[in-house]
Amino acid sequence: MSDSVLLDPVDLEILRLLQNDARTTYKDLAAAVGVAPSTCLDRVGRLRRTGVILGHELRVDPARLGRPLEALLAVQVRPHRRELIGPFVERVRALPESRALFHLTGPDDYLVHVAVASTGDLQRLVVDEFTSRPEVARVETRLIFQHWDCGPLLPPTSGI
Amino acid sequence: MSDSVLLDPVDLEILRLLQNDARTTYKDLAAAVGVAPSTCLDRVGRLRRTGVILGHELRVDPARLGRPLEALLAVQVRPHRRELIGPFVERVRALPESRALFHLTGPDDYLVHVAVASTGDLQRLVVDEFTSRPEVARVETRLIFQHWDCGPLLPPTSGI
DNA sequence: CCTGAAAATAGAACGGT
DNA sequence: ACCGTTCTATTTTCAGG
Repeated sequence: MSDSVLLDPVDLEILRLLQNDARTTYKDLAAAVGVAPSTCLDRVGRLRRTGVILGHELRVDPARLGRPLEALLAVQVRPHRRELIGPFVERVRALPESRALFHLTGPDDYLVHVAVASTGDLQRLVVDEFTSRPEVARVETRLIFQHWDCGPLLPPTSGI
Repeated sequence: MSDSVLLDPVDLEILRLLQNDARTTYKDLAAAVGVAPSTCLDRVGRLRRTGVILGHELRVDPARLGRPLEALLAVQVRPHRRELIGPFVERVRALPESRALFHLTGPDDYLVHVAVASTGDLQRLVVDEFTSRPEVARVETRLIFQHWDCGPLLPPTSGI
């Protein structure tokens, strides 16, 4: 179900270009890759159908939206049973401050990436939405000085 | 320079819709928001120029690309001086396994989000690219069971 | 901010290798 | 099975008001 998909060099180059700018037109893709635009359409369609491409996302600047402070919250939930963590995950995902949520191995069960307006808002968020909840055993707050996206993600063997 | 931008309800609704699906057409946006398509074009153009919209990103499935295992590496760098961490950041960003990189407060200086083919690859990555480096004092590896994106990011006061 | 026209593109159908 | 050509509906984009 989640098997790896076989990709030829044309697919890889298309994926590389689209990860740099997801709005690249099929015409431009075709010119860069060296095939016909309709072939690019077919290729991208297949990458979508096989689940390699999941969708198109808008990147926004949290600071320009009035959320200049970002943090990672390391959360330990108490009994860590399925009937408790399901609602916990959905509640955290629904918070307007949440950007991403990870379920991890290690001493901290969850890591929550949040964007807030100020340290006061961060304190309110941590206290009201996390530490005051019965299923939350511990929260550790780490401010984000800076974060970077990395280059396009490609198959492991493509660089050989 | 990174000041918050004033946004009216039309801007907010456009941002909300585009964060749900960045490929929504101006025509569909216009119908949903209640203005003309050309007005949507103007609005999105302004959101781009003012830096609220940073770009369009392609979401890919690392597992389908042959990288079914993801992890977060908590890295402590030794002297933490500017002439050491600059090259460190650029080297980590250039790794084909890297997805994102955070510079944090707290005991761990950096958090690296990576996607690899197997536990063997993860071990090779941690040993060869991190622990064997002179500037890296300590690496803690946490596997990612699951991760979620959260809802659209909007200004803090829009919900009042 | 809208109307309306022009240009570019997405997407489908078809045919060739 | 894959690729290219062609064609059309849709969308983007740019006037002008």
